[in-house]
Amino acid sequence: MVSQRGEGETTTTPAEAADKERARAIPEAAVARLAVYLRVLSGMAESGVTAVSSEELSQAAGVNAAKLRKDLSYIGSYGTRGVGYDVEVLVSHIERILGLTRNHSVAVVGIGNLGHALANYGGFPGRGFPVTALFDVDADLVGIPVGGIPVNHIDEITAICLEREVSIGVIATPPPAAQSVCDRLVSAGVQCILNFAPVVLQVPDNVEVRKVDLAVEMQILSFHVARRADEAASVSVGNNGLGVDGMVIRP
Amino acid sequence: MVSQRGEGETTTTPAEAADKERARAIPEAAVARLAVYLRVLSGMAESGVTAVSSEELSQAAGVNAAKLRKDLSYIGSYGTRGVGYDVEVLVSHIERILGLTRNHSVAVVGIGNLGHALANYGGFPGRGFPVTALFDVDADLVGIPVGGIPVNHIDEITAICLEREVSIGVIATPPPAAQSVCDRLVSAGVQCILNFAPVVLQVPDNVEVRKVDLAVEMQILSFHVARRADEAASVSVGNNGLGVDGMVIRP
DNA sequence: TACCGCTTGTGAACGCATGCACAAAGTCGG
DNA sequence: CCGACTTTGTGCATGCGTTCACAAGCGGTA
Repeated sequence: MVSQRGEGETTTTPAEAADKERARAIPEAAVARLAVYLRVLSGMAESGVTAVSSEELSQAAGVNAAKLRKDLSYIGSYGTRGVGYDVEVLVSHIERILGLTRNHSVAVVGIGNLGHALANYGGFPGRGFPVTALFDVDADLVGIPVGGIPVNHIDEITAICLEREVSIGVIATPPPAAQSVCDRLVSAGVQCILNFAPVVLQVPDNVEVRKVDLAVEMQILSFHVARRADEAASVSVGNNGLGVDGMVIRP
Repeated sequence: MVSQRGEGETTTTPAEAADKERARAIPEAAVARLAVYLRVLSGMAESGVTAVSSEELSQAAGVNAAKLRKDLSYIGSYGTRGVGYDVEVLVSHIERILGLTRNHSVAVVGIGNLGHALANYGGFPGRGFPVTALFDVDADLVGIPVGGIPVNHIDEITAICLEREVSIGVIATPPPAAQSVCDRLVSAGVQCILNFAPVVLQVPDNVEVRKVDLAVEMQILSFHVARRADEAASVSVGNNGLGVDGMVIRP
């Protein structure tokens, strides 16, 4: 593996510099899995487990062992052949790669049912994501503390986000408000947005959006239900097609 | 395109039979996007739009036009060259492919903050997902209606799910309870599960699980924040590396 | 009717991700 | 000290998904 840039690596430790070089090359899919490994590993650490093999860890994380090793190889070689991985070491390296050594302050916009749930989502498991601001349009909510943090009016987004250095904005508003809220967050310098509103947000290139869409998840499941019912139907009814349409098949 | 099975296609309409054949071949990723297209199209239909081109629709859905056309081609050729797509036609075909013509009754387990939010998530946009049962371990909650549906005790899962023909189970419990709840749902014949608990669920092959993991989403965002900060650092500080570690760069 | 311009549908090329299989590298027992 | 055993790290092949580019097809127009 050849490092293509020789600059900017003198005052940081070699390990950190190497991490940063690698971070660029980690596939999107692998990043998501690393987060899962991290959680599993944290659980193991709490249970007093100090070492783990790729086989054990992969099973606990629900993935293929080879894939796990490849994922870990993206962040460096921190295992010991013939033995496995040191849990603590792995945890700290994954945390560093995922940027969890910084503190990412989070703002939640839209304090409805979901917003409440998010605000109370106790410090986000695996810590590092303090919710530091809540916003809503409803003047009646302003000032009321939710999960220990007082709600601010939505017009204060820019000022407060800048002041509290919010790096992640969570949108939990009704769909019609989402784009406007998003625009305000962006103009407040927020570069990462987690969107729960069922809307496709338009953002500048330098802003990262991830969306969690309950309706879409349900519909994907629905698709699989349908596909299964169809398969069951073609198998169980042979060549007459009875019961194929609109009827739930329970074998 | 050659149909490989000649059986079971006589009593359903040709269009439906063709749909079912195709359903097997639709890539997972495309299914997720079809759900998005469906929402956008539904919105257009309500606004009185009757026709749409791949270019317009793709922009509204936030994807590449070519990808959109390919996705639509998986469900058949329902566009008109030189004109575009009929909104109504597209809506009904996507609904059929996604299995939204059946009614999927949903059970939510774990009526905490998130469970409340889900139970109140009014009929799930794009309808077709009636929440018909709520469960919790807490005896104090039993009988209290949430979102119009009374909460049942968790021990009743099997009986009630079978009775109400629940096809999708939503797990919104604390992590330690998730696997046990999952097992109960499975034994009640539920084949599709949407899991909000940060736990890797073990299920038999015939059960489909999708997970929504807030911590993972946040950590993926965190990764991107970190990567960006690093890039900004290497660009802005040249070859001395100052400000690279732990410091947030705001250009 | 014949032509023109527009948009779809798709074959083909590319790139990313997954899984396999094995060499490299370490530990442990004798 | 050596050999056997275990487990990592990774080159390579395979498959899936995305993107490009263009022929095919349709409506409108003269």
